[in-house]
Order: sequence, then C-alpha cells, then structure tokens
Amino acid sequence: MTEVAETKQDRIARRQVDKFDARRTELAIATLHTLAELGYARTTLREIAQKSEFSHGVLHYYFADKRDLLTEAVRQYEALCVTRYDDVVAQAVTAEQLCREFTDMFVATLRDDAPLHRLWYDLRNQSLFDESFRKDVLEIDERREEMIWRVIARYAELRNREPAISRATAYSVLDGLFQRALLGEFAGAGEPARALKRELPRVLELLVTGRPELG
Amino acid sequence: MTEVAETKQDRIARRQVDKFDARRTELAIATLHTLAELGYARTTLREIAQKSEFSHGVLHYYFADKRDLLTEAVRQYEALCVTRYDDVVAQAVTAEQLCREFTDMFVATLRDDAPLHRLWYDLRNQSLFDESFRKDVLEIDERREEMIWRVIARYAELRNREPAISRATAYSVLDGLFQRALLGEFAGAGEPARALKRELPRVLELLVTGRPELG
DNA sequence: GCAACTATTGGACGGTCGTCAAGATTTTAT
DNA sequence: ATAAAATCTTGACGACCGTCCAATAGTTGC
Repeated sequence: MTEVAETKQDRIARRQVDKFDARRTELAIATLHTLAELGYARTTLREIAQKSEFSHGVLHYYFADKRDLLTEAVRQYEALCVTRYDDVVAQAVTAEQLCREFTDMFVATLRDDAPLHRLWYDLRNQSLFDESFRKDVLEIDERREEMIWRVIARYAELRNREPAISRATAYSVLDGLFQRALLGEFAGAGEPARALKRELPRVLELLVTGRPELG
Repeated sequence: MTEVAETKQDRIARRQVDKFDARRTELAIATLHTLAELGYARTTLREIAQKSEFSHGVLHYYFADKRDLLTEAVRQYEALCVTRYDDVVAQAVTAEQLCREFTDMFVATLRDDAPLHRLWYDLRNQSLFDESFRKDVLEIDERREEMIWRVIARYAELRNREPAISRATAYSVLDGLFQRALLGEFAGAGEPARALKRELPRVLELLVTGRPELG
C-alpha cells in the first residue's frame, strides 16, 4: 500500500521533473539563439526572454542565476554540434569520397550555421576569462576533437596511411582553418568557401603523409 | 610676417597634437591592460581609468566614446604584436636553428603574454558580432599572417623546399595550434608548452613538404 | 469542483553602465 | 605676472542590468 502510494508519488514527481527539464531546455535553446545573434557581451536576460514566449521573470524560476542559464545553454550547444561528420565517416567507402563529403559538410556548416559557430568561439574564449564556463567548454572541445579525429583516422585508414600528427594537433589545425574561414565569411572578405574547397584536400593529404610500414 | 606667425602657430599646434596623441596612446594602453585582465564583456570605462592615473571623466576628453577608445586600444595591440618573430627569421642561418628558435619564441610568448593573447582572440571574435572593430581586426590579422609567412617561407628556403600550403592556410594552422595551447595554459590542462615543442617541428616539416623542382 | 500546488507575470529594487557638463586646476603664450 | 587655453575632477543623469517578490493564472490530485 505504502509502496503503491510511493510509486504513484514517484510517477507524479518524475512527470513534474520531466516537464521542468523540458522547459529548462526550451529556455536554454532560446538563450543559445540570443547568444548567437548578440554575442556573450550583449546577451541579457530580457533579450533572452523576448526570444522565448515568456517574460523575463520566469528565467529565475527555472535557473538559479544568469550563469546557470548560460551554462545550460552551452550544454545545449554540445548536444547540437559534436556529431556533425559522423554520417560522412560512416558512409564513406573511399578516401576521395570521404575527403569530398567532409569538405562539403565543412563548407556547408560554415555557410549555414555561421552565427552558431561564432557563438561557440565566443564562449570558448570567454572561458579564458571566466573559470565557471571552463569545465563545460573543455568537455565540448574534447568532443569536437574526437569528432575530427574520427574523420582523420578513417581517412588515413582508407588511404592506407597513418596520421602524421596527434589527435590534438589535427583538431587544432582544422579548427584554425574553420575559424579563419568564419572571419572571412562575416567580413565578406574573399570567398572563404572556395578557398576551403581548394585547401582542405591538401591539408588532409598532409595530415596523413605517414606510411603504416614506416610507423 | 603672416607666414612666420603661421609657422609659429603651427609649431604650437603640432606640439599640442603630439601631447594629445601621447596621452591618447597612454590611455589606450591602460585600456589594453584592462581588456587583457577582464575581457571585453567586463571592461568598463571606470575600470580602465583606475588602471591609469586619471579619473574616468578624462576618457571622454580624449576619446569620442567607448568604441573609439577600444578601437585605439586594438591598434595599440597591433603595434606590440605583429613583428614578434622577425629577429628569429633575420638571424637564423640553418633550418634547424630557425625551427628551434621559432618554437622557443612561440612557447615563450604563450607563457609570458597569455593575458594579452586571450585579449586578441576576444577582440577578433568580437568583430564577428560588432562590425565597428572588423576593419582594424582584419588588418591586424593580415599583419600576423605576413609575420607567420615570413617564418614559413624562410624555413622552406633554408630547407630548399617549397611551402606545401598557401599563406592563409599556414597562418590558420599555426594560429589554431596557438589557440589550443592557450586554452590549455589557462585551464591548467596537460602541458601545452611541452606538447607544442614536440608537435611544432613536425608541423613545420609538413608545411614545407613540397620540392622546389616539383612545386 | 475545490483546495493545494505549480507556473508565470510584471513591476520594483539596488547597482552599474556610458555619457555629459560645470567647475577646479594646470599649462601656456605673451 | 596674468589672461587665455588646456586639461582634469567630480558628481549627476537616464538607461539598463540581474535579481527578487507579491500577485495572478493555470494545473493537478482527490
């Protein structure tokens, strides 16, 4: 009897928790959009609320404070953006195909998700000043690194080569290229997409110059 | 007579302008230090004034508004940081020496000037949101690119090779590595300096794999 | 259908921001 | 030496910030 009552209570409690979490996520995503549009420095709670369907007061019902909200937003970014190339890796059967489709995806997300990407770089850089973001940022960076490494490792495998550089270096190199292209994209300078399509295959080639036999 | 009076006036005017500019520069450097410490989002005029020997009101005597002051600060950064490796390039007589001294300098500035570097990345990223910084940022980025290219081109020359990638790519790659190491530096994760000393020579090698005869 | 609880509103608060201007102080020209 | 011009300080201003809270609306369990 007591047990039945408890499980009922539990069911109710769980449903409430689920609903609570769902709204938290909803508000965190609204936060993400605000950050992508305005950047960290100009993102305010009232702006965030305006992007959702609620008033600004509700944010303190679901989040302890602004930091809590922003942290949750960062985690939402993670859920969105760390598996982008996995399909490409899974489906490629030749090195040329992987190279081409990776490059295409790279350029496509540069074009389509530019505001989201500038948000990521903004938050990552913010973590250099504000310790409270650092843990989540490092975890996402790690996931991004793994994502890139899956591409490079598979590409090397298909080429019957070995990567010439470490996992961290591979990520840094491609991240640097992406950031550069993103700046060009916003500045309207040159044609970053075209430049990437030309340069990325060469870079991939360089990153797997090692021969398996030679280690 | 009129001419003499005018040149005298001019001399006075010029001296005043010089003094005015000197103080502008002084305040812009104070701004730079504040930005390096607090980041763009938390840098306020009163904080900046506190880092100088003046009160906050004086900032509007020398600068039209906050944006004007920050823009001048960005230009001061440029004067500081776009010729860092030139001595290394000028004095190196062998590829091994250039590689070693470039790597040492790279790691040294990562360690010694970390706050200044995080400021640069903060401002560069800010230019993705705020158009008013973009022009100056792009110019500095261009100068950094040239600085890096002088290193790579000279290294290739000493190795009797040709660079395997474009100027922009070379810069992006090394910038990505630096940014990664900077994050590691602030997060206290691993030993970014050690990792760089290990990886940088390999990367340089990869960047100049082209042969002059075949290139 | 009614009480208990959850969810949401919107305004008020103390604080800080950029900006400005009036006045004090220092420097300069003669 | 002194008047004029420059430099600098101080305090105030309206705006906006994050936070909080009393009141209201909506939902749920029984």
